[in-house]
Amino acid sequence: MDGTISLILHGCKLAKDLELNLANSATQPETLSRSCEEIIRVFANAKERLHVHQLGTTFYPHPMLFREPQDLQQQQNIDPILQEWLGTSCTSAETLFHQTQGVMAESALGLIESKIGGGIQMGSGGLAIESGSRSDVQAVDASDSGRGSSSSSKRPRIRNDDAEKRTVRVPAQQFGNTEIPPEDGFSWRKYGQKEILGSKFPRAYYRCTNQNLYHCPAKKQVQRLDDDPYRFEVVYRGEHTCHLSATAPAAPPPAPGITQEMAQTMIGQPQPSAATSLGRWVEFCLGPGGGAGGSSSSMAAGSSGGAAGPSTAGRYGKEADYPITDMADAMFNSGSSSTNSMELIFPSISEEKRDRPSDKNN
DNA sequence: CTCATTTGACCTCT
DNA sequence: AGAGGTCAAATGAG
Repeated sequence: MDGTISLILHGCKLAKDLELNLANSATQPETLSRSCEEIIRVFANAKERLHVHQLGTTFYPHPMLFREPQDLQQQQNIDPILQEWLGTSCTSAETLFHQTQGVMAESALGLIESKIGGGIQMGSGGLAIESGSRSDVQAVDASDSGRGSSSSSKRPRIRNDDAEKRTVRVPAQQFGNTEIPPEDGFSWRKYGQKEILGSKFPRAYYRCTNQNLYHCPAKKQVQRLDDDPYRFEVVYRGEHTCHLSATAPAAPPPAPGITQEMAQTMIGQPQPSAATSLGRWVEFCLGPGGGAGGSSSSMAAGSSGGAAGPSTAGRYGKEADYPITDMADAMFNSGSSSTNSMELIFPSISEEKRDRPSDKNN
Protein backbone atom coordinates (compact mmCIF):
# COMPACT_ATOMS: atom_id res chain seq x y z
CA MET A 1 0.00 0.00 0.00
CA ASP A 2 2.88 2.34 0.78
CA GLY A 3 4.10 1.93 -2.75
CA THR A 4 0.70 2.95 -4.06
CA ILE A 5 0.64 6.07 -1.92
CA SER A 6 4.04 7.14 -3.10
CA LEU A 7 2.92 6.43 -6.62
CA ILE A 8 -0.06 8.72 -6.12
CA LEU A 9 2.12 11.38 -4.59
CA HIS A 10 4.45 11.07 -7.52
CA GLY A 11 1.49 11.56 -9.83
CA CYS A 12 0.40 14.59 -7.86
CA LYS A 13 3.84 16.03 -8.13
CA LEU A 14 3.90 15.47 -11.86
CA ALA A 15 0.51 17.12 -12.15
CA LYS A 16 1.67 20.08 -10.14
CA ASP A 17 4.80 20.39 -12.25
CA LEU A 18 2.63 20.31 -15.31
CA GLU A 19 0.44 23.04 -13.95
CA LEU A 20 3.41 25.19 -13.01
CA ASN A 21 4.92 24.84 -16.44
CA LEU A 22 1.64 25.12 -18.24
CA ALA A 23 2.35 28.62 -19.42
CA ASN A 24 5.74 27.64 -20.81
CA SER A 25 4.71 24.44 -22.45
CA ALA A 26 1.44 25.71 -23.81
CA THR A 27 3.14 26.23 -27.13
CA GLN A 28 4.59 22.76 -27.09
CA PRO A 29 1.70 20.37 -27.49
CA GLU A 30 4.03 17.45 -27.78
CA THR A 31 5.61 18.14 -24.41
CA LEU A 32 2.19 18.67 -22.93
CA SER A 33 0.93 15.48 -24.38
CA ARG A 34 3.88 13.55 -23.02
CA SER A 35 3.43 15.00 -19.57
CA CYS A 36 -0.24 14.16 -19.55
CA GLU A 37 0.45 10.65 -20.65
CA GLU A 38 3.02 10.23 -17.95
CA ILE A 39 0.58 11.47 -15.31
CA ILE A 40 -2.17 9.27 -16.59
CA ARG A 41 0.13 6.28 -16.59
CA VAL A 42 1.18 6.91 -13.00
CA PHE A 43 -2.36 7.35 -11.77
CA ALA A 44 -3.63 4.45 -13.81
CA ASN A 45 -0.96 2.34 -12.23
CA ALA A 46 -1.98 3.51 -8.78
CA LYS A 47 -5.61 2.97 -9.61
CA GLU A 48 -4.83 -0.53 -10.73
CA ARG A 49 -3.09 -1.25 -7.46
CA LEU A 50 -5.90 0.25 -5.45
CA HIS A 51 -8.42 -1.74 -7.36
CA VAL A 52 -6.57 -4.93 -6.61
CA HIS A 53 -6.35 -3.82 -3.03
CA GLN A 54 -10.06 -3.13 -2.86
CA LEU A 55 -10.89 -6.54 -4.20
CA GLY A 56 -8.71 -7.91 -1.51
CA THR A 57 -9.46 -7.13 2.07
CA THR A 58 -9.32 -3.42 2.51
CA PHE A 59 -12.71 -2.25 1.31
CA TYR A 60 -15.27 -2.93 3.99
CA PRO A 61 -18.33 -0.84 3.42
CA HIS A 62 -20.97 -0.90 6.06
CA PRO A 63 -23.19 -3.87 5.17
CA MET A 64 -26.36 -1.92 5.85
CA LEU A 65 -25.27 1.11 3.94
CA PHE A 66 -23.87 -0.37 0.81
CA ARG A 67 -26.16 -3.27 0.25
CA GLU A 68 -28.42 -2.99 -2.74
CA PRO A 69 -31.78 -1.62 -1.66
CA GLN A 70 -33.65 -4.48 -3.26
CA ASP A 71 -31.64 -6.92 -1.17
CA LEU A 72 -32.59 -4.97 1.85
CA GLN A 73 -36.21 -5.17 0.99
CA GLN A 74 -36.04 -8.86 0.45
CA GLN A 75 -34.62 -9.39 3.83
CA GLN A 76 -36.38 -6.80 5.84
CA ASN A 77 -39.52 -5.86 4.02
CA ILE A 78 -38.69 -2.21 4.14
CA ASP A 79 -41.01 0.61 3.26
CA PRO A 80 -40.43 1.44 -0.41
CA ILE A 81 -39.90 5.07 0.39
CA LEU A 82 -37.33 4.24 2.99
CA GLN A 83 -35.85 1.88 0.49
CA GLU A 84 -35.46 4.60 -2.05
CA TRP A 85 -34.05 6.87 0.55
CA LEU A 86 -31.53 4.22 1.43
CA GLY A 87 -30.74 3.83 -2.19
CA THR A 88 -29.80 7.43 -2.64
CA SER A 89 -28.16 7.66 0.72
CA CYS A 90 -26.03 4.66 0.03
CA THR A 91 -24.60 6.37 -2.96
CA SER A 92 -23.98 9.42 -0.90
CA ALA A 93 -22.45 7.50 1.91
CA GLU A 94 -20.34 5.50 -0.47
CA THR A 95 -19.12 8.74 -1.88
CA LEU A 96 -18.23 9.86 1.57
CA PHE A 97 -16.47 6.64 2.20
CA HIS A 98 -14.35 7.10 -0.86
CA GLN A 99 -13.60 10.65 0.09
CA THR A 100 -12.58 9.86 3.57
CA GLN A 101 -10.63 6.82 2.59
CA GLY A 102 -8.68 9.06 0.32
CA VAL A 103 -8.95 7.02 -2.82
CA MET A 104 -7.30 9.82 -4.64
CA ALA A 105 -5.83 8.12 -7.61
CA GLU A 106 -9.18 7.64 -9.26
CA SER A 107 -10.15 11.15 -8.47
CA ALA A 108 -6.99 12.57 -9.86
CA LEU A 109 -7.23 10.44 -12.91
CA GLY A 110 -10.78 11.51 -13.50
CA LEU A 111 -9.85 15.09 -13.00
CA ILE A 112 -6.89 14.94 -15.29
CA GLU A 113 -8.73 13.05 -17.94
CA SER A 114 -11.58 15.50 -17.78
CA LYS A 115 -9.07 18.30 -18.13
CA ILE A 116 -7.57 16.82 -21.22
CA GLY A 117 -10.81 15.80 -22.78
CA GLY A 118 -11.10 12.26 -21.54
CA GLY A 119 -13.45 11.12 -18.86
CA ILE A 120 -14.19 8.32 -16.54
CA GLN A 121 -17.59 6.79 -16.37
CA MET A 122 -18.67 5.96 -12.92
CA GLY A 123 -21.02 3.26 -11.88
CA SER A 124 -24.76 3.42 -11.70
CA GLY A 125 -26.50 6.19 -9.88
CA GLY A 126 -29.71 6.42 -8.00
CA LEU A 127 -31.64 9.17 -9.66
CA ALA A 128 -31.79 10.43 -13.16
CA ILE A 129 -31.95 13.91 -14.41
CA GLU A 130 -35.32 14.22 -15.96
CA SER A 131 -34.65 17.10 -18.22
CA GLY A 132 -31.60 18.95 -19.21
CA SER A 133 -33.08 20.38 -22.27
CA ARG A 134 -31.46 23.73 -22.54
CA SER A 135 -28.16 23.54 -24.26
CA ASP A 136 -27.92 27.21 -24.91
CA VAL A 137 -26.16 27.85 -21.67
CA GLN A 138 -25.06 31.39 -21.38
CA ALA A 139 -23.65 33.50 -18.67
CA VAL A 140 -25.99 36.06 -17.29
CA ASP A 141 -24.41 39.41 -17.13
CA ALA A 142 -25.52 41.00 -13.92
CA SER A 143 -24.92 44.43 -15.29
CA ASP A 144 -27.43 44.08 -18.05
CA SER A 145 -30.39 41.80 -18.00
CA GLY A 146 -31.31 43.03 -21.43
CA ARG A 147 -34.61 44.25 -20.19
CA GLY A 148 -35.88 46.80 -17.81
CA SER A 149 -32.50 48.41 -17.57
CA SER A 150 -34.06 51.69 -18.46
CA SER A 151 -35.14 52.03 -14.89
CA SER A 152 -32.48 54.07 -13.21
CA SER A 153 -33.61 53.87 -9.63
CA LYS A 154 -34.50 50.21 -9.53
CA ARG A 155 -31.98 47.50 -10.11
CA PRO A 156 -32.88 45.42 -13.16
CA ARG A 157 -34.11 41.96 -12.32
CA ILE A 158 -32.10 39.17 -13.72
CA ARG A 159 -33.94 36.17 -14.90
CA ASN A 160 -31.97 33.02 -15.02
CA ASP A 161 -34.12 31.33 -17.61
CA ASP A 162 -31.24 30.88 -19.99
CA ALA A 163 -29.17 28.94 -17.53
CA GLU A 164 -28.96 25.22 -17.96
CA LYS A 165 -31.79 23.57 -16.11
CA ARG A 166 -31.54 20.20 -14.44
CA THR A 167 -34.47 18.67 -12.69
CA VAL A 168 -34.10 15.91 -10.16
CA ARG A 169 -36.52 14.32 -7.77
CA VAL A 170 -35.23 13.48 -4.38
CA PRO A 171 -36.92 11.74 -1.48
CA ALA A 172 -37.60 13.81 1.58
CA GLN A 173 -35.72 13.07 4.70
CA GLN A 174 -37.36 10.21 6.47
CA PHE A 175 -36.23 11.27 9.89
CA GLY A 176 -36.11 14.55 11.66
CA ASN A 177 -37.60 17.48 9.84
CA THR A 178 -39.13 16.15 6.65
CA GLU A 179 -40.11 19.64 5.61
CA ILE A 180 -36.69 20.38 4.28
CA PRO A 181 -35.04 18.83 1.27
CA PRO A 182 -32.03 16.64 1.91
CA GLU A 183 -28.63 18.25 2.03
CA ASP A 184 -26.70 18.31 -1.19
CA GLY A 185 -23.30 19.39 -0.05
CA PHE A 186 -23.61 22.94 -1.19
CA SER A 187 -24.42 26.00 0.77
CA TRP A 188 -27.71 27.58 -0.26
CA ARG A 189 -29.45 30.73 0.78
CA LYS A 190 -33.18 30.97 0.43
CA TYR A 191 -34.25 34.14 -1.31
CA GLY A 192 -37.87 33.54 -1.99
CA GLN A 193 -40.89 31.35 -1.73
CA LYS A 194 -43.94 31.37 -3.89
CA GLU A 195 -47.28 29.67 -4.10
CA ILE A 196 -47.46 28.02 -7.48
CA LEU A 197 -50.73 27.81 -9.30
CA GLY A 198 -52.06 24.29 -9.31
CA SER A 199 -49.57 23.09 -6.74
CA LYS A 200 -50.43 22.26 -3.20
CA PHE A 201 -47.03 23.19 -1.93
CA PRO A 202 -45.08 26.40 -2.34
CA ARG A 203 -41.88 26.58 -4.33
CA ALA A 204 -38.77 27.72 -2.54
CA TYR A 205 -35.99 29.56 -4.30
CA TYR A 206 -32.39 29.17 -3.27
CA ARG A 207 -29.16 30.58 -4.54
CA CYS A 208 -25.58 29.81 -3.69
CA THR A 209 -24.48 31.41 -0.47
CA ASN A 210 -21.32 32.51 -2.24
CA GLN A 211 -23.18 34.35 -4.95
CA ASN A 212 -22.14 37.75 -3.72
CA LEU A 213 -18.60 36.77 -2.90
CA TYR A 214 -17.74 34.79 -5.99
CA HIS A 215 -20.60 35.64 -8.32
CA CYS A 216 -21.59 32.02 -8.24
CA PRO A 217 -24.65 31.70 -10.49
CA ALA A 218 -25.91 28.43 -9.06
CA LYS A 219 -29.54 28.41 -8.04
CA LYS A 220 -32.10 25.85 -7.18
CA GLN A 221 -35.85 25.63 -6.81
CA VAL A 222 -37.31 23.15 -4.43
CA GLN A 223 -40.90 22.04 -4.55
CA ARG A 224 -42.70 19.22 -2.84
CA LEU A 225 -44.51 17.00 -5.28
CA ASP A 226 -48.27 17.17 -5.19
CA ASP A 227 -48.76 13.49 -5.73
CA ASP A 228 -45.94 12.45 -3.46
CA PRO A 229 -45.29 14.74 -0.51
CA TYR A 230 -42.37 12.55 0.45
CA ARG A 231 -40.46 13.68 -2.55
CA PHE A 232 -39.09 16.98 -3.68
CA GLU A 233 -38.55 18.19 -7.16
CA VAL A 234 -35.34 20.14 -7.24
CA VAL A 235 -34.48 22.26 -10.24
CA TYR A 236 -30.85 23.29 -10.46
CA ARG A 237 -29.84 26.23 -12.57
CA GLY A 238 -26.34 27.32 -13.30
CA GLU A 239 -23.11 25.72 -12.25
CA HIS A 240 -21.27 26.41 -9.06
CA THR A 241 -18.29 28.56 -9.78
CA CYS A 242 -17.57 29.53 -6.21
CA HIS A 243 -15.12 26.66 -5.72
CA LEU A 244 -13.25 27.67 -8.85
CA SER A 245 -12.45 31.10 -7.59
CA ALA A 246 -8.85 31.54 -6.59
CA THR A 247 -10.03 33.02 -3.32
CA ALA A 248 -12.92 30.71 -2.80
CA PRO A 249 -12.81 28.37 0.13
CA ALA A 250 -11.33 25.12 -1.00
CA ALA A 251 -13.79 22.31 -1.13
CA PRO A 252 -12.67 18.79 -0.48
CA PRO A 253 -12.20 16.84 -3.66
CA PRO A 254 -15.23 15.06 -4.93
CA ALA A 255 -15.69 11.38 -5.09
CA PRO A 256 -13.58 9.51 -7.61
CA GLY A 257 -14.06 10.91 -11.04
CA ILE A 258 -17.41 12.38 -10.25
CA THR A 259 -18.34 15.64 -11.84
CA GLN A 260 -20.91 17.90 -10.30
CA GLU A 261 -23.31 16.84 -12.99
CA MET A 262 -22.73 13.18 -12.34
CA ALA A 263 -22.96 13.63 -8.62
CA GLN A 264 -26.26 15.37 -8.99
CA THR A 265 -27.50 12.58 -11.14
CA MET A 266 -26.33 9.93 -8.78
CA ILE A 267 -27.70 11.24 -5.56
CA GLY A 268 -30.06 13.77 -6.92
CA GLN A 269 -28.00 16.55 -5.49
CA PRO A 270 -24.80 18.31 -6.40
CA GLN A 271 -21.51 17.57 -4.76
CA PRO A 272 -18.54 19.83 -4.68
CA SER A 273 -17.51 19.73 -8.27
CA ALA A 274 -14.72 17.78 -9.77
CA ALA A 275 -13.89 20.93 -11.61
CA THR A 276 -12.01 22.07 -8.54
CA SER A 277 -8.82 23.47 -9.91
CA LEU A 278 -6.03 21.05 -10.44
CA GLY A 279 -3.71 23.10 -8.35
CA ARG A 280 -6.00 23.19 -5.37
CA TRP A 281 -6.72 19.57 -5.66
CA VAL A 282 -3.09 18.68 -5.84
CA GLU A 283 -2.57 20.89 -2.83
CA PHE A 284 -5.31 19.02 -1.12
CA CYS A 285 -3.53 15.77 -1.86
CA LEU A 286 -0.15 16.90 -0.78
CA GLY A 287 -1.36 19.40 1.72
CA PRO A 288 0.72 22.23 3.10
CA GLY A 289 1.76 19.90 5.82
CA GLY A 290 2.10 17.01 3.46
CA GLY A 291 -0.65 14.95 5.02
CA ALA A 292 -3.03 13.15 2.76
CA GLY A 293 -6.61 13.81 3.62
CA GLY A 294 -6.62 17.52 3.34
CA SER A 295 -5.36 20.66 4.85
CA SER A 296 -7.07 22.19 7.79
CA SER A 297 -8.27 25.02 5.64
CA SER A 298 -10.04 22.84 3.16
CA MET A 299 -11.71 20.79 5.80
CA ALA A 300 -12.60 23.80 7.83
CA ALA A 301 -14.11 25.44 4.83
CA GLY A 302 -16.25 22.44 4.32
CA SER A 303 -17.72 22.61 7.74
CA SER A 304 -17.89 26.26 8.43
CA GLY A 305 -20.12 27.62 5.76
CA GLY A 306 -17.74 27.38 2.88
CA ALA A 307 -18.75 26.19 -0.52
CA ALA A 308 -19.33 22.74 0.76
CA GLY A 309 -21.04 23.61 3.97
CA PRO A 310 -24.72 22.98 4.35
CA SER A 311 -26.90 25.83 5.21
CA THR A 312 -30.43 24.78 4.53
CA ALA A 313 -30.28 22.48 7.47
CA GLY A 314 -28.45 25.02 9.52
CA ARG A 315 -31.52 26.56 10.94
CA TYR A 316 -34.09 23.96 10.30
CA GLY A 317 -31.72 21.40 11.65
CA LYS A 318 -32.45 22.55 15.12
CA GLU A 319 -35.50 20.45 15.51
CA ALA A 320 -35.75 17.70 18.06
CA ASP A 321 -32.67 15.66 18.49
CA TYR A 322 -33.48 12.27 17.05
CA PRO A 323 -30.89 9.68 17.93
CA ILE A 324 -31.59 7.78 14.77
CA THR A 325 -30.99 10.85 12.71
CA ASP A 326 -27.31 10.80 13.44
CA MET A 327 -26.71 8.40 10.64
CA ALA A 328 -29.08 10.18 8.32
CA ASP A 329 -27.34 13.37 9.22
CA ALA A 330 -24.03 11.89 8.30
CA MET A 331 -25.39 10.83 4.96
CA PHE A 332 -27.35 13.85 3.94
CA ASN A 333 -25.24 16.49 5.50
CA SER A 334 -22.14 15.24 3.87
CA GLY A 335 -21.07 18.77 3.19
CA SER A 336 -20.56 19.39 6.83
CA SER A 337 -17.77 16.86 6.83
CA SER A 338 -18.98 15.93 10.22
CA THR A 339 -16.24 13.89 11.72
CA ASN A 340 -18.43 12.54 14.44
CA SER A 341 -21.11 11.33 12.15
CA MET A 342 -18.60 9.82 9.83
CA GLU A 343 -17.11 7.93 12.71
CA LEU A 344 -20.57 6.75 13.52
CA ILE A 345 -20.88 5.12 10.15
CA PHE A 346 -17.30 4.16 9.61
CA PRO A 347 -15.68 3.35 12.91
CA SER A 348 -12.63 2.23 11.00
CA ILE A 349 -12.05 5.80 9.92
CA SER A 350 -11.80 7.06 13.43
CA GLU A 351 -9.45 4.26 14.24
CA GLU A 352 -7.37 5.18 11.27
CA LYS A 353 -7.37 8.77 12.39
CA ARG A 354 -6.24 7.83 15.82
CA ASP A 355 -3.46 5.88 14.25
CA ARG A 356 -2.34 8.90 12.34
CA PRO A 357 -2.56 11.85 14.68
CA SER A 358 -0.35 13.83 12.34
CA ASP A 359 -3.29 14.10 9.98
CA LYS A 360 -5.16 16.05 12.55
CA ASN A 361 -4.53 19.71 12.11
CA ASN A 362 -4.46 22.01 15.04
C1' DC B 1 -22.81 42.44 14.48
C1' DT B 2 -23.38 39.25 10.87
C1' DC B 3 -25.91 36.33 8.25
C1' DA B 4 -30.11 33.63 6.97
C1' DT B 5 -35.08 33.56 6.44
C1' DT B 6 -39.53 35.59 5.63
C1' DT B 7 -42.58 37.95 2.85
C1' DG B 8 -44.77 41.60 0.22
C1' DA B 9 -43.75 44.16 -3.74
C1' DC B 10 -41.91 44.49 -8.07
C1' DC B 11 -40.30 42.86 -12.60
C1' DT B 12 -40.33 39.81 -16.66
C1' DC B 13 -42.37 36.68 -19.64
C1' DT B 14 -46.12 34.55 -22.05
C1' DA C 1 -53.42 40.11 -17.09
C1' DG C 2 -51.64 36.55 -14.64
C1' DA C 3 -47.96 33.44 -13.29
C1' DG C 4 -43.43 32.81 -12.07
C1' DG C 5 -38.98 34.65 -10.55
C1' DT C 6 -36.35 38.07 -7.93
C1' DC C 7 -35.50 41.93 -4.84
C1' DA C 8 -34.97 43.93 -0.54
C1' DA C 9 -36.69 45.52 3.98
C1' DA C 10 -37.89 43.54 8.21
C1' DT C 11 -36.97 40.21 11.46
C1' DG C 12 -34.68 36.82 14.11
C1' DA C 13 -30.94 33.65 15.53
C1' DG C 14 -26.31 32.87 16.89
